[in-house]
Amino acid sequence: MYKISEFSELTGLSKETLRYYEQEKLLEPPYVDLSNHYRYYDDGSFFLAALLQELRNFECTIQEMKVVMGNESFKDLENLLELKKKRLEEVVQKNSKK
Amino acid sequence: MYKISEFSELTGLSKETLRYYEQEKLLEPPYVDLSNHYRYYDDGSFFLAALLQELRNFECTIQEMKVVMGNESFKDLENLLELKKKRLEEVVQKNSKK
DNA sequence: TTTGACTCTGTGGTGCACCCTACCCTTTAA
DNA sequence: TTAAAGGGTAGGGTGCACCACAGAGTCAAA
Repeated sequence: MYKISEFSELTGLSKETLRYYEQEKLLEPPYVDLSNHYRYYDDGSFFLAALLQELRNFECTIQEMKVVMGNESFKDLENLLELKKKRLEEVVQKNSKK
Repeated sequence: MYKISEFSELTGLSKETLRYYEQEKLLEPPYVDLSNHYRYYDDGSFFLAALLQELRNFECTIQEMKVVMGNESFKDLENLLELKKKRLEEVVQKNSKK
């Protein structure tokens, strides 16, 4: 289990971003100490954080990512990526013609 | 010469956006009536507006576009587009590998 | 036990690229 | 001539994706 600072360094996401993602229910720490409210992240969180960063690189919005994170099986993940990819390729294509 | 509303319909850029672009010195109306401050656009403006929309589609920022619009010869245009294209292609590539 | 590093929760601020509103003046068609 | 439509400015608001800071509590090593 990692405390927020360690997890922040591990993932490259700032502490503020991590708290923001929790608030947005995008990435919730699997354990929160009830006495002091400290957030604790684990390796599963790390996997999810990496995925989120991928998606952000892919110009996905928080809302879109929420959909993906919302279902355990990541059913929507492939769809979303496919969609984004097409959208980007369109833009590239469109410019290549000139 | 087109007044702002007509030019807005012509280009698809809202009046607010047109005023904003003027303020940002991105797209300045070639003629402004000094008595009433009405903005007047012409066909040259239309060409520039179309270019700006292309660039926006290409995820260019206002700042980047200002550089392009800043030099008459559009020397930087090709560079910028090339850069943006590469950037987008990278993203597409990166995802295709998965 | 102390001290310094860390955490928490508000709350407010930032930058981008606009949009909206109020209020006033000007143009234009009837 | 008059009334609607359309122009102007100034200033505030929006949504996104964070960042920063204050003030208070907590942890951990010496």
